[in-house]
Amino acid sequence: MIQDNELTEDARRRIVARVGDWFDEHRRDLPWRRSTPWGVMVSEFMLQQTPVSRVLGPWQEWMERWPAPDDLASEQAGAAVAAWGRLGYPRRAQRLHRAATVISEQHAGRVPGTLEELRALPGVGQYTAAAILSFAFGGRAVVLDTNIRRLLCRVEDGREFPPDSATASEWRRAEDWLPDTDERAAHWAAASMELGALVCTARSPRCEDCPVKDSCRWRAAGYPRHDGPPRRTQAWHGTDRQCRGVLLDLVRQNPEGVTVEVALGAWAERVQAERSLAGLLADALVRDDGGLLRL
DNA sequence: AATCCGTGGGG
DNA sequence: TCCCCAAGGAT
Repeated sequence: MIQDNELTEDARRRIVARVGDWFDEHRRDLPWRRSTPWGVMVSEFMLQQTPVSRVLGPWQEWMERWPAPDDLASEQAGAAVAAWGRLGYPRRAQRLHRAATVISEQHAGRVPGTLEELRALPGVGQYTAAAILSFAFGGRAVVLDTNIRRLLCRVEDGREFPPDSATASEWRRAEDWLPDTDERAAHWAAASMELGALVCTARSPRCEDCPVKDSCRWRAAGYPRHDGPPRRTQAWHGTDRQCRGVLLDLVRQNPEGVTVEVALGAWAERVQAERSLAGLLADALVRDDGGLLRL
């Protein structure tokens, strides 16, 4: 049980302090860290399952075009999906547009600053709500993303990888790591995530550069490889997701509209193409404008 | 709880 | 080449 192997409070405090010092020296100068709550929110949506390097460009464009929630809310959802480009998971653009609409109509155009209000926005889950509260408002919240999960798993549990999805036990444990004050909690959230992203990485971790290598149980145990059940990997080739991606990209690249027949011709398996297009239409990621498909 | 939802780069 | 995985969320 994790509970029996918990680090002492003192040990945790020491590690938190070292990670914080490391962060002060090595933090990346990411643009959304010098931005508004809205800028932070846009970045969090874009960063859901998408690497920082690919988000930088689109984020800049979004912030210039839609510097505040009201600006995005005044557009059609299709404009957001179009501007999403090839970031992937285009429904995130749709949810961000809906969230902007809610903010505009119910929060006077300002990103709300409580966990409950944030969590109620479309596309904002437990992680994103905590991240916005912490990064944008400097609040104290349990921020648990893939980087922090991996870091805590290694340092405290001595294992290479956490479970496929965050467990209640992980959330409880992460709370034990959270410093008491708003300021220190927010600093820890950003610092631990950064360490996970830059040093305690999934593959080829840079353990020699780690500020807490002497306290790491995974290192002490000799870096045992993941032993549990095989980690869940998603199929891709020939899936509906791949097909939807092809169809949506075709529509995205043809603002003048695409006929259904042309769209279906872009995918070899007719039945699958029909099913995928129906899904895109049902999701309102694509609309049928008098026989022409558009965003 | 398990599955679905895009895309591209690094090892 | 192929496989893994990247600041998750919704159903």
